[in-house]
Amino acid sequence: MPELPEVETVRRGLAPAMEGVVIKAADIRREGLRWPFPDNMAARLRGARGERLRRRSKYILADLDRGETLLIHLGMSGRMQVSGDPLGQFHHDHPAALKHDHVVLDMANGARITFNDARRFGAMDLIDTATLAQHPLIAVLGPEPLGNAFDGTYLVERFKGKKTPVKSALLDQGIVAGLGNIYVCEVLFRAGILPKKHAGQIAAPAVAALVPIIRDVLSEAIDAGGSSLKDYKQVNGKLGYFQHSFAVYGRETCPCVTRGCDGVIVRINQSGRSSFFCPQCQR
DNA sequence: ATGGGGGCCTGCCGGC
DNA sequence: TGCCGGCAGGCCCCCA
Repeated sequence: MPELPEVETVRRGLAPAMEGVVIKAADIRREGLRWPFPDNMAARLRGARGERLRRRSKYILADLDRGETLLIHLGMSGRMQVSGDPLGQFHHDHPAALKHDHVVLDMANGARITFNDARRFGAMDLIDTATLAQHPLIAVLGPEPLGNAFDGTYLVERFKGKKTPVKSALLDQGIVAGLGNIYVCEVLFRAGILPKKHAGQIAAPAVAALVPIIRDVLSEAIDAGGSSLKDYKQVNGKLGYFQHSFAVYGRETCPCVTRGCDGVIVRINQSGRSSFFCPQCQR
């Protein structure tokens, strides 16, 4: 579910509740999610102060002052909510606990941070901050799509000779980190490339042209607070609204938005995921 | 080697 | 109204 723009929106919303704030109490309500939680997670969080809140790909990384980093992944249905009164000036009841509230952090500034995840594909872990880059989950990641290391030369090199469909190549977190099903569909529409086209068959200039398109789509989605379909909300409960800007995702049978195009959006299945595209605009 | 499919979970929606 | 199949934004693992 949450792709880079959603995770970045959550990170931004979470920052005021965590950065420079001590975790007063951690309530861990189950053994784990996708993987078991680390040993003594509640005790290792209690009393720690949040420092910088970072994002790498779809991971939120909360550096703590004890040399550990809290890693958070939202999986498909994970949601972070911030409630309570961060200034501590008023009495402010927290909303009732919901089904699937798995981890609750009570912060010294009165904020309560709740991790809710119906499908439990999400994850939380505590990792040594100094060796974070070598952690197996992080070490395999390709460059950040909004960072300087991601450029046309790099992508052309990575696509060279690849027989895999461009859809799968862009979903490969080792090539570029943070894209998911929605944004790959939108990117390929803007690029005019069919999702089934082999990555290595695309001419170099067209591959290089994917870079600014990827940046634009992700930046626009971040500006819109992400895309809300079912589960995803911002930490304040508000919906993102980039879903109103989708050209193809979820728009099967709808007319193509391109001026003068009489195409209709179709859906196909590619290795278990839906791909949406306009057969007229995308070649 | 890589790509495709299954599995992990729960919830929701549409069709019968 | 109720049950059942299909589908969902991610990612790991196994098999060909």
